[in-house]
Amino acid sequence: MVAQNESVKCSVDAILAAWIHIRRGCYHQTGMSQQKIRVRFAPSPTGLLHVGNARTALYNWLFARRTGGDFLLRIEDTDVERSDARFESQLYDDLRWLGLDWEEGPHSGQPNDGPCGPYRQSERLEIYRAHTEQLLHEGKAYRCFCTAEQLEAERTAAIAAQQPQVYSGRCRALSDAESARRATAGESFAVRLRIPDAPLRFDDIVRGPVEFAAEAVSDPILVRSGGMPVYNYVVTVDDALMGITHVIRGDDHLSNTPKQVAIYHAFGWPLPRFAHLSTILGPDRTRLSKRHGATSLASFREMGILPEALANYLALLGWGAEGGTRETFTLPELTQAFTLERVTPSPAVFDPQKLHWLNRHYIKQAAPERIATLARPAFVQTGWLPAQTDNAAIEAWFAQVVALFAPSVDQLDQLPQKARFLFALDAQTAAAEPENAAVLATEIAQSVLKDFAARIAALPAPVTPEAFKDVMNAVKAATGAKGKDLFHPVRIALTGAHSGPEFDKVIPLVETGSRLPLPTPVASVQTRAAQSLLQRPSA
RNA sequence: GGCGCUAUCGUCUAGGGGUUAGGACGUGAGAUUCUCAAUCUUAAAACACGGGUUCGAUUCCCGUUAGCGCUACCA
Repeated sequence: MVAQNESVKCSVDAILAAWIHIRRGCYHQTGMSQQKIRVRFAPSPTGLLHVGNARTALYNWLFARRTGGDFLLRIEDTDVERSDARFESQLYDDLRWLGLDWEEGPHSGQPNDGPCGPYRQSERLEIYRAHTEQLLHEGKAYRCFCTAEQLEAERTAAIAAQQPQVYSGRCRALSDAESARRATAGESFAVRLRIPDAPLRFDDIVRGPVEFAAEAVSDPILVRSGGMPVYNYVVTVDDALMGITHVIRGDDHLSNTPKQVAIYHAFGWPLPRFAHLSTILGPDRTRLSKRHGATSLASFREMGILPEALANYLALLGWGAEGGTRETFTLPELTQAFTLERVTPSPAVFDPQKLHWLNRHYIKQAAPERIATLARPAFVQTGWLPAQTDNAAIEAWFAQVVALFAPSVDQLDQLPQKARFLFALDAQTAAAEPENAAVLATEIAQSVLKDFAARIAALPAPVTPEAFKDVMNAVKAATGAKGKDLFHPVRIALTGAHSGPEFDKVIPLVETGSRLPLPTPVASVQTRAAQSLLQRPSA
């Protein structure tokens, strides 16, 4: 209220001063001659970055990189209640993790974070106020003294009459003198934009020409009676002042766009190009949300989804490469292939299975040491690996463990479960498992195990794959067992399951692991074989 | 209710006035393996519906239906 009254008394000088401030900071962008493409990602720090917004950020970034333009970050924190600095810094981490960087914005590394700063809306309030003064001064906007009750009544009447909800325009007709008198008298007011009676049009890059009737927009509120500017207003002012040439955002903003177009018109600013991206849906075809499970970048990272897999998947979700037969793209490849014209307008269902397929693809492509580093913390947490990484032998061994299991995993967080038998094989529990029990109950299985254990025990300490193979052949000859009858009991004895990776790979890992100073000792092949004899179902 | 957006296999998509409507994920079958995974081969699987325009429409236009969004002094 107080601030508002002060601003009303604000002189033209003050407006000019604000303009000079703005122009000094951003002259080269607001000039008409500039050609350089500038896009922005403008999230609210009210929660974790989710895949929908991440895709929007990615498409903006891709477009900027493809065209040699600038990618800017702007924090929309005018909702003080819901905004949290914690989410803001998390946001930077998430974007960097995905592989995105930005020329301007908080933490851009530039002095002042860039020439068009500040990049937090909460720090730009003075700029908005100067622009509101200009609009009021030029008669492009007017004070609205209507109360919430009056507006509510109009709205319910409109709904009852099955008419569009439009503002009656009561305060539109107020004379300047009357308006000024009531404002000076201390009556509270909002500021509304005066919309000309003409259709509002724009050409959307993904949807084509779009037109809204002026009455559908009504005279939108620019500034609340508390003096706080509304979202559609500040977004437009910021986009214009920051020289944004292409507004790429979610299509939930499509219906907001005519309001913003009207604001551009009021200021006489050139319209940017708009590109409205389709919604990402859950399997039930409703907007993807927490209800559908993990949707934040942070959760995907924790699950062990590789950033390049997520970026690739998100790129494919709502965009089709020319030709339509290629599925895997690295970020650099995407910046070559991406065009806004090929963005699809229809909503897309998020498919975790395809994400997993891409993740497996990139896990196999990745350097084994990188995967080991990513997977390591989970193994420390289970107590299977030491927290320190100073033992080179352990690290080399662990890299082999990861290399063996990683190709068969959708997400890296499934690795500990896959490798569990190395560290924690409980012979009793394994034998009790129904499928295993059925195998072990047979006579042939018992004789195989008995013979196997005896032969393994007689071997010199580190059992080599070759020695193991010899033992298996000997057991085969002695017991007459072959194929599954031979391998399944042995596999259960050694790994606790009748399926798993090849013995050639498992044996060396077990033997090497058993000689390493690990927090949880790895049982050797011989120990495992000996224990298997204790599993006999009926003694 | 009003306004707007959208509509090709289950899913993501390519295509486009005349095509055997292509690819990928997933699914089924086979090969391989002691087994699982991986891999390879292979199969099934789509133009929402109704009207136009046209020699011809899945493609262009209109409508219907369905889904979604906006309809706030939220962002």
